[in-house]
Amino acid sequence: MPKQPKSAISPTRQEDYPEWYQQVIKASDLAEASDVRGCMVIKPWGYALWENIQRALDRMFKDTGHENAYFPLFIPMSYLEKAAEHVEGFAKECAVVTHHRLEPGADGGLVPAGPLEEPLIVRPTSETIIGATYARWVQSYRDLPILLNQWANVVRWEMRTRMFLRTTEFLWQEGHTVHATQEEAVEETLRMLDVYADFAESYMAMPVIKGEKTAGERFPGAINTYSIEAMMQDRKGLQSGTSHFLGQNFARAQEIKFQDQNGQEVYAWTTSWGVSTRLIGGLIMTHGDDDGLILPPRLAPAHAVILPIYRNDQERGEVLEYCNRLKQQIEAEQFHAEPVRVKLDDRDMRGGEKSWRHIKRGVPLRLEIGPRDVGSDSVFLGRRDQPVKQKSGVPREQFVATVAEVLDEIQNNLFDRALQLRESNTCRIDAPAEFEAYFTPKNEEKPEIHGGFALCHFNDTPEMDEKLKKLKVTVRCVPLGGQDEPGRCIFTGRPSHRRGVFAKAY
RNA sequence: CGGGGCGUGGCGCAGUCUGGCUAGCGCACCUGCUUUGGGAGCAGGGGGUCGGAGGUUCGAAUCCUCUCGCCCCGACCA
Repeated sequence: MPKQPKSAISPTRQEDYPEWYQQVIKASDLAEASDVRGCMVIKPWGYALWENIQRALDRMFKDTGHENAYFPLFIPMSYLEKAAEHVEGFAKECAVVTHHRLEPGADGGLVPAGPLEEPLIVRPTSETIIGATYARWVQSYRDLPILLNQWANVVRWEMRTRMFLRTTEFLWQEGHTVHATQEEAVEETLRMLDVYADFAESYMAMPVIKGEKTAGERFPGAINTYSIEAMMQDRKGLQSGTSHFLGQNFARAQEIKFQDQNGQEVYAWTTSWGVSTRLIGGLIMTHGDDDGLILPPRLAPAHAVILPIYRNDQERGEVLEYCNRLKQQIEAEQFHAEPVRVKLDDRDMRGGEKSWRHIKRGVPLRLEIGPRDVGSDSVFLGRRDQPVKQKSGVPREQFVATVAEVLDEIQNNLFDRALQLRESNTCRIDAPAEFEAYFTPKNEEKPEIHGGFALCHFNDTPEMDEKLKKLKVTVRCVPLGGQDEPGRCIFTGRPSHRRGVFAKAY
């Protein structure tokens, strides 16, 4: 008898959600903590997932007219100073490079030497360095628009870190565009927000709300910040991508100007937008269950894993031959215009343990192949979106012919499940007392999973901020596309014409 | 930066209060045998000098001083 608990991950989501999250990352081989404060090692399985995210997004960026480029990791401090004059609320949590050499120290260690004349900042984001470059590139309206993206790492010296959700160093992409007119820049901002939402829903199977940030949540220096917001299984919100309309603020700070068709010198309009490895955190918390990770097929590094079962060398030969043939047949099938990705795991270890490993890693399909299946020319199929024990035999030919459909079915199931969670935990609230009750856990000591998304009328005032801070609730966004609706601010009673999404958030 | 906690084989821990037998245990790892449609059993084995420095002592993982690092709560979060 196995001595294992009923679920592969302990504690369960219900028992301790944050700890469950950590355990899933460990059990699924996505990443691990490193010796460097706040920095993680992304393991091959996690990185393959990131590569799939990159690939899909990159294609979407190219399809919307963008090109990739690469800008320096280091930013002269003066660039940030210049921006700080124009932009309030610039963060200071940065890694600062002050020396360029190491020398032997007195106690056998090394000491920094060769101080830099001007300190360099490890980029926390690249508006300033890219803007400085754009200032040189942009002379005429004929130089516009500039539509660039870069895949890069950035560093933000955050006080508290959580794997994937907030690490000191993280991987992301940042798009930076320059336009001749406000209309074009606004259009670009919203276009990329749409790209993010489409990616989140189509690839990640993670439903999101597109919306505009309130002033307090806005990117410093931006005129408008838009985001996509998702609900995790603990009913907290996760900002999963942002798109900023920067107006002419950065252009003014960095002298990005050009002569328009009338010969007038005018400032350009800029945007920036980004998503990061945080998406992986969102993926884990949207789909994962008490047995570990569940990967949406469109992003899974492996769609299926073949697990051969045999007792002796003769069986081994027969089973492996069948498995290899099966693998080739599956790989010949297409899933969303790409070959189906299948792995054959014939490592010499016990079947149960091996099978569980792939369950924890979230592989959508498990194909267990033993002599019996070889004999009946079938596969024994387990789906990650279904209970572990719910497995069944399927004729081989039928399986191969329908593998793409099954993957799509899983993809859609995951999305529907997530959407249902969000919908059943979203409500309109118009009474202050109800609002407070909604966001107050019954057990203050060890808060249970509670709350959700509350749609409320509001005025963006200090009174609200104070109230929200006490409850640890934030305005996630004001959803786009909704209709105006007269009402009264739940905090002040003043007239309001739109509802915002309120939630606890990561 | 405030409050709390912790650093002992790869991981998780016991031992520390009340210094003293070769520093233990579980998991993982290696070997062998038996098992094999499900996270195996038995036997054997490798690996640590107890975060670091200094001190007290016949003797320190255990006591004292200093120091480094990490975790949790708060502040912070481009």
